[in-house]
Amino acid sequence: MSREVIEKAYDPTGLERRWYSFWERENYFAADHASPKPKFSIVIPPPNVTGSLHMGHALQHTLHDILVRWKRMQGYNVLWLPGTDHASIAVHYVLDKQLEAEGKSRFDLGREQFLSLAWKWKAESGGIILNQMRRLGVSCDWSRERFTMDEGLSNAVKEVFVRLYEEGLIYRGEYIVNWCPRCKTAISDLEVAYRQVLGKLWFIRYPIIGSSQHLVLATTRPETMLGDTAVAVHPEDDRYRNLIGGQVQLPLMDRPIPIIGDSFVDRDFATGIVKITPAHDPHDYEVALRHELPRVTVIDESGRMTPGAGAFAGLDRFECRRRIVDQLASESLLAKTEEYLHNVGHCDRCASAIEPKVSLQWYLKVESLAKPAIAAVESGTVRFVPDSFKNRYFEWMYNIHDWCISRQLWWGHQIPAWFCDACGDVLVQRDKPEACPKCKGCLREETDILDTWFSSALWPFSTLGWPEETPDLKTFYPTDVLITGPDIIFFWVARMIMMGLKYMGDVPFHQVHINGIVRDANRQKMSKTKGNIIEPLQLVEEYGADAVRFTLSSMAVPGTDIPFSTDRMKGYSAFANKVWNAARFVLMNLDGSESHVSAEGIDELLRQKALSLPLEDIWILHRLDEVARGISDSLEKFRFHEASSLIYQFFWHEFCDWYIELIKPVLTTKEDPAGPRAERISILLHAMDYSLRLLHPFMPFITEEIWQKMPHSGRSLMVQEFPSARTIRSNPDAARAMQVLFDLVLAVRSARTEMNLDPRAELDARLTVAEPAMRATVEESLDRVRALARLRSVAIAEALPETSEDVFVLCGIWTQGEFALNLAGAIDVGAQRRRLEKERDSLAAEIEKILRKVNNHEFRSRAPQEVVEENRRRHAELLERMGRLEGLLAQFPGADSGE
RNA sequence: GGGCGCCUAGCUCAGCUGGUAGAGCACUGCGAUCACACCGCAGGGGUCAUAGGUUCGAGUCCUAUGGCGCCCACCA
Repeated sequence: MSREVIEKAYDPTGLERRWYSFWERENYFAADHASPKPKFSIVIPPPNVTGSLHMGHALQHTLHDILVRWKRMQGYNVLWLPGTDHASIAVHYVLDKQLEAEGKSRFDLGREQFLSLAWKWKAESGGIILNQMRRLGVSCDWSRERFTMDEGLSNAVKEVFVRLYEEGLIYRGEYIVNWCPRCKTAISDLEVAYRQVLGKLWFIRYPIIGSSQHLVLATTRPETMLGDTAVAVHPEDDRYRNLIGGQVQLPLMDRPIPIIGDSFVDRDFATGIVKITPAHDPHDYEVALRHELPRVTVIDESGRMTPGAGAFAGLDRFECRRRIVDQLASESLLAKTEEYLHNVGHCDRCASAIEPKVSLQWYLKVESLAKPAIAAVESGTVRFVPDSFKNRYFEWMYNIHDWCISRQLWWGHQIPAWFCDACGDVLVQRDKPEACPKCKGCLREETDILDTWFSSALWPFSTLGWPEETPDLKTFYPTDVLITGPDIIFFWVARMIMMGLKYMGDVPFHQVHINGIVRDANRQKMSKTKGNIIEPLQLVEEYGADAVRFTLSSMAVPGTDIPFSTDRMKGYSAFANKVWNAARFVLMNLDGSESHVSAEGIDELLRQKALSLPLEDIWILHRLDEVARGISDSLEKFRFHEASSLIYQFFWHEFCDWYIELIKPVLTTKEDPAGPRAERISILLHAMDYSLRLLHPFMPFITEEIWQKMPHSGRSLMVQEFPSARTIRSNPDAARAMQVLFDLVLAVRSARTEMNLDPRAELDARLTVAEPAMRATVEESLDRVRALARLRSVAIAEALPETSEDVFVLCGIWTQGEFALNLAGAIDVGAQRRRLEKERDSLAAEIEKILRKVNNHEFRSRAPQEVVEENRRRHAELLERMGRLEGLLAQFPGADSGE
């Protein structure tokens, strides 16, 4: 059969979807719990069902897929478990917006209707992101896809909740929490984002009862004064200590409140007097507990003033603030106003200002869970990559607070608790109870749901079937590695470690690779408001998934942010084209008689014919071996940028620039199909095959497409073996010899260009080889040198002719000797002299540097022997080179002496 | 206030355990030679933020300073 000639430029359109469905159809993504192979498992950081693929996802999924494809090709039983997170607040936010557009709120619908709307939305839009992931080429096991609100996962959540409650680790209580007045739910400390805001500091006069004096105190939130139940001063503050025990009249409310002493007050801040609003400030809440002060709630769950706010009842909190300031001013109770830069907490999801609020919530006691989780990281059972991220982890874990796990939302896991209003009993159990076991009274079901991160914490084992002891759970837990962003170390990573240790008795993963944040080319965070968002799918459409993947991988230095550059991506899209054209060239020159030879077959060839195989063949096999090892070493350490660079440099600058150039004459010769040509072609095809395997985890689509067009054995590249070290191919001598030849070619090319020779000039070259051992190698390779340096002829001479007596002109030196070209008088003597002098100067500088080292007896006595030897060797080499260079220069009239 | 990280070629960045400063892009010159102009060949460009220190030897380790960034805490 004759090979098809492929398109001149690589076009990923169409072919990516085709290969993706092929892989899926062939079931290559599926893991097998019964496989005898060693397992490698990863659970996906489940994207929100509300999500749409952004650069951060693209990065993470690319890195996952590189690892997963690499391990699969290495013969592991690989599970990459995909799924989505129900993201309760995010879904609420989306649906709230929709309802708002219709002039409604979720409360108009009621819980039941809202939930059916949510499920409907999930069915329609929840899978978008997973399909977007497919476009990137991710090889997840879709048959094991999970959703955090699946029946199985919901059972796991309920089970964990009940067990924790029964153990006394979950409790319910009334505390001050972060309340979002827009989402109308409590949120955890982690969900509060502090932002710097230029606000005001209002200084207000509180009249002292029984005196004509005032106390002046400062506040950023005057509306909360309506709920003040005390003012506080530092007990040792000489200005005010004698007032402690007295009272002030609370302005606007005409209520007397006590003056108390508490050492939390900072005497140096403002006037040193603090108003105490226990119901609306976390610090004041604590103070009130210490001093048994009453709490007066003046702001409700929507952020409006309550009846407790008297005349201000019903106003929005910010409107109330304005009114109060006006009124204070009109009553001469406003002493002054200052601009004040401070941090204000905002809801992570909807950006509303957080309102601290006292309410009844469920909490998880985390201290006993945190201890073993800290130990797991301290002992190295869980390793962070890069290591420095464990500091963040420790910092948070050592100061961990109880976790407020209840939310006043509807979409999520309902807390399995029932209350008896008759006797006040609280039941927490797996199944719904009929009636109160104590008084037979009616039961009221808890309406709160759990924080989304509660179910996420169970993800590594709930997705595998826990609490059932499923084969999947036994086979794939613990997983091998977690790849995620730095922003969810606390939200997710820490909590998974705690829950994994608690319920599986083992960590959920052994390594946590923290990737950077993808920024725009100017290092700015991408955001809708800045309008600098780069859509990964748009890039995929434009440049192909392979180019996008390779770009992300090549920039993924562990722990550092990625300034995504379109220029750079264009470069990698050019790389894809390069790979394509290398294949194109090979295919064009096959006649269809060639067949695939296995790696073992090539090894056998090497064993039998080692001495007669051409140097470049031995060299390319040696390099393939080294590069394969390098890529695996780098991937083992999550050094994706290094692995990418290895395959890129190898393929472009060794395979294409040297190897293909070297075998061009063989390839384009159609003779001798059964002889040495056949052997050489099989080595070429093998090198191509192995290069494609090495590249496949990074660029799965183009490599599959090419591989399928080349002679091959097997159904798909993605299930071929990833190249591993084959010691028989290791041949450092061949590599060194090749390097010497390259150097010669480079020296000749350089001389041609720098002396402004006509590129079409047909030149003959003569050269000397200093090292006798090298002479045979060079001799045998003269044809290669001739072709690569574009010479008409080249020959070795014992000594080069004097410039004056021949048309040959000494042109330069290379590692092994000198060379001359027949320039037939066309030489620019000045130009040649200048370039030789330039080379001499830089050589002299180098010699000088190394000489200082070698002459230093401290260096000789203290540096390791091999370093000293290496420097001596190098010094001798440079001196020899200098000798040759000066010899050349001496023949040029007008050359300076040069020292 | 506490902690972490960064500062290397015009730009964006590599340089892991100290031992001859690298890549991509950009730039300059040459080249339509039959895989690729999304290309080839050759070339220019760096006191590795600054100042000290350790070391035979520092981009790499230590200290300080300056600039930039991130995380945590969140004093009204």
